[in-house]
Amino acid sequence: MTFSQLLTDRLTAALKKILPDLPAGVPLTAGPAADTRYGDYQSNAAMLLAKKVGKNPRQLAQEICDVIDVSGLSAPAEIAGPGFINFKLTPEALAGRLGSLLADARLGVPVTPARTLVIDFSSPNVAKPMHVGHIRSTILGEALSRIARFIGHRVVTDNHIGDWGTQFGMLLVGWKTLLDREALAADPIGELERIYKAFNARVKEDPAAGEEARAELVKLQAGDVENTGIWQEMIRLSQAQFDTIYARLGIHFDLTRGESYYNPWLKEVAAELVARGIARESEGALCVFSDHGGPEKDDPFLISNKEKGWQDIPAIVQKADGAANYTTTDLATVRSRVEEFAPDEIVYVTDGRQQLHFRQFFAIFRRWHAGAVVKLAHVWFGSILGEDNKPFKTRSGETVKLADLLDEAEERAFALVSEKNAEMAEGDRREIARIVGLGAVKYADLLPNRNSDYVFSWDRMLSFQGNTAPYLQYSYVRIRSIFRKLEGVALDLSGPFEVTEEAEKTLLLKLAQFGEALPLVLDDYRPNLLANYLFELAGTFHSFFEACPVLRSEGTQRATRLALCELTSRVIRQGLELLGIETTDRM
RNA sequence: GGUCUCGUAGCUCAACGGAUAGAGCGCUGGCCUCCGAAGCCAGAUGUGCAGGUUCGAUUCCUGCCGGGACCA
Repeated sequence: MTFSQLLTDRLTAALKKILPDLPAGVPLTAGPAADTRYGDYQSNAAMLLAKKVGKNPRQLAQEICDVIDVSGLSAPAEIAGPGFINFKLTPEALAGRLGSLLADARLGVPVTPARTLVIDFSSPNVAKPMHVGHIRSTILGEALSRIARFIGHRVVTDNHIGDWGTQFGMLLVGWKTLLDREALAADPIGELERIYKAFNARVKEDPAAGEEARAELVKLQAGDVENTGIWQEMIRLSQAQFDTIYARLGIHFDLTRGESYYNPWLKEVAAELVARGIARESEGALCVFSDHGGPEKDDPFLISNKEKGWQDIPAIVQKADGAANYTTTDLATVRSRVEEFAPDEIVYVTDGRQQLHFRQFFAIFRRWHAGAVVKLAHVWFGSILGEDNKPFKTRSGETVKLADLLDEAEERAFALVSEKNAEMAEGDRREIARIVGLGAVKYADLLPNRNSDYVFSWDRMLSFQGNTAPYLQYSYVRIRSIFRKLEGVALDLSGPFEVTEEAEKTLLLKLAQFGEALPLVLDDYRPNLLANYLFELAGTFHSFFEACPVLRSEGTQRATRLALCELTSRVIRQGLELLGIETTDRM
């Protein structure tokens, strides 16, 4: 149990004594103090309750302080300011916590009731290179998946790749008429991209070529053996590319089900929507319109026009030519997932431009399966910008390929690592550069609030100063270095411990709060909260480390400090791992 | 035109409705005969504007101004 949970329990007991019938719906808790001048933990319960029970907040706080039992945890509770109740943990409670955290593989993170989550992220397209636009979804989705699993949830990660659609008509003609086999063997994705672009250019000049592409597409859709074979080959080549990138980034998917997986159900889904009166024919297409079930301004199927008032923006579920689209596929997908996994929640990690699509798609699903309890969450994120505040591109204006970006991260990290460790063997420097370079890219991506656009800066993310992956990795290295000096010495981390110095206490409090900080991440799908926690922990550790000699101390003090170091290194390593970032013992 | 979103220090960004709004970069000064100075310590500026709800608002609500995205 975290200190928050322990103190909240004591608080609840005290409140029951004073107020036999507690008002419902008010979160009465104790949590880490926002401002540690007044105490280690605090509660604002008295201020939240005062008006409801007709008492003065400070007076109510005093009554709580008078009856609350904080034995074994805190010094007597005190009131301050407008009615805060402040708790100062006892040295014994803190020292005891140090021991229990060291014995806990979960590092103090409580197990929450398990839920089943399907997390849908990354979703690259077949026959195209993965580029910088895929990085946030991939890294954010992986971090959320790891954190959800660590907290105790069942997680199914699914890569909904773009393996179907009109582009395959052009790719098929390109494959049959423009393909360079040697180039394909050397760089499959580059060659697929080349034939696509070349054919696309031809279509612009010669409309007949477009017809040719449509004909090949129809054959593919009808199950033509040759075209299906080519299509499967393009998927296989693309998957090899994806696998390489994912292996490099440490990304794991339980499933890779492309859009094509859901093809058999698309007609049926559209027909069912019509039969249920949710979709109807409009200009040849099947569309879903507003059901006017709520306020117009919250309705994803309506838009206001100055002259004409509220206008429809229908969602199309079957185009006039009979083809399905993203919305249809998404509906078939969610139904399939609900039937197969019975998830409590499905999480879609995509960029913010798709918000309208997801609002419409979720609304259609609610009307289609009114009784479904599954929670649908669109976890969206902002754009990555260049130094000019415009979408991040190469100098020549091209989209930045993900593989190139990762190469550059490692190269830049290699130069920096070599600068600091001229004597180290090159192989070791390469391995450290890999860990530092990839860590820097991931951390820079996870650190900003996901709703924000952020400016991509090599210099900032690879800086060893400030809130960066290398800074956190360095903190870890520094701790491991202490334990290297103790090699061969039996390490006893069983205690007893004694927390006397202010810097020791501050560090221990921070460590104890890992279990409080981590669950907050999932409340709103914000790994940046974990990143910030780790940065604060590392800073607290460095301050402790400057103030408190470890190896030169003795007895219980030495044991306590070694235990603090060990626990800090475990939390940093675990925290970074949850963000998908590796650590190294030297750098 | 509508919806979403962002607007916080010179710059890049934080801040579950809480107390004196935090970091990093940059700038100034200090700390290696002492566990890795890739570190630590000290120092200055800030919530776009106008209202509202609240004991308390960067946070919630309304309107306006400005940037971006999506839709029309």
